[in-house]
Amino acid sequence: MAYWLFKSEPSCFSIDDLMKKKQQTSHWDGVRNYQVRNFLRDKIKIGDQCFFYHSSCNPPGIVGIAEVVKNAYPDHTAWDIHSDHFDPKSTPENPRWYMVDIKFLKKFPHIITLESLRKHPNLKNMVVTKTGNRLSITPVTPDEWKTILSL
DNA sequence: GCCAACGTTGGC
DNA sequence: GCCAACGTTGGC
Repeated sequence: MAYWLFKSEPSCFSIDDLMKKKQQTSHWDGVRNYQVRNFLRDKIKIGDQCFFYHSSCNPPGIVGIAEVVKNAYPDHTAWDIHSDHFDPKSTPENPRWYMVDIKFLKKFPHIITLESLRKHPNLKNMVVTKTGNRLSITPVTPDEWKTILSL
């Protein structure tokens, strides 16, 4: 089992939105970055756990945990001309983008802020704490996972 | 709203 | 295949 961090702007899709979904499960659509697409398609599997991270808000940070409940399948929003994420180069015959389904597991009583992640010596190398990191999904090591749960 | 970082595009 | 221009992300 692997660990991940999933970023979302709460004004767009927050952990509360995930909680309110039917079965507290949602697909994770709209990824249009090849590195993240490869994570989704090749690495992220049923049973993996994910920190749910709120970005572009005040303060940014980790707000809870979700679990992968469905392996990668084509992101159909890419071939929906009305979608914000429409990509004419992706087709049902030859899908370019993928998504997984995640299910809500828990919401933390308090947000674990980006600032507090940066302060912790064990998290110095964590991808999300590095400036300029723009991947919406990043891998989390077991050590980082354990450290963050202890905060 | 600003701007640094960085991915993508396209001309050559 | 290089690289400048451009667009987007995301912290502040």
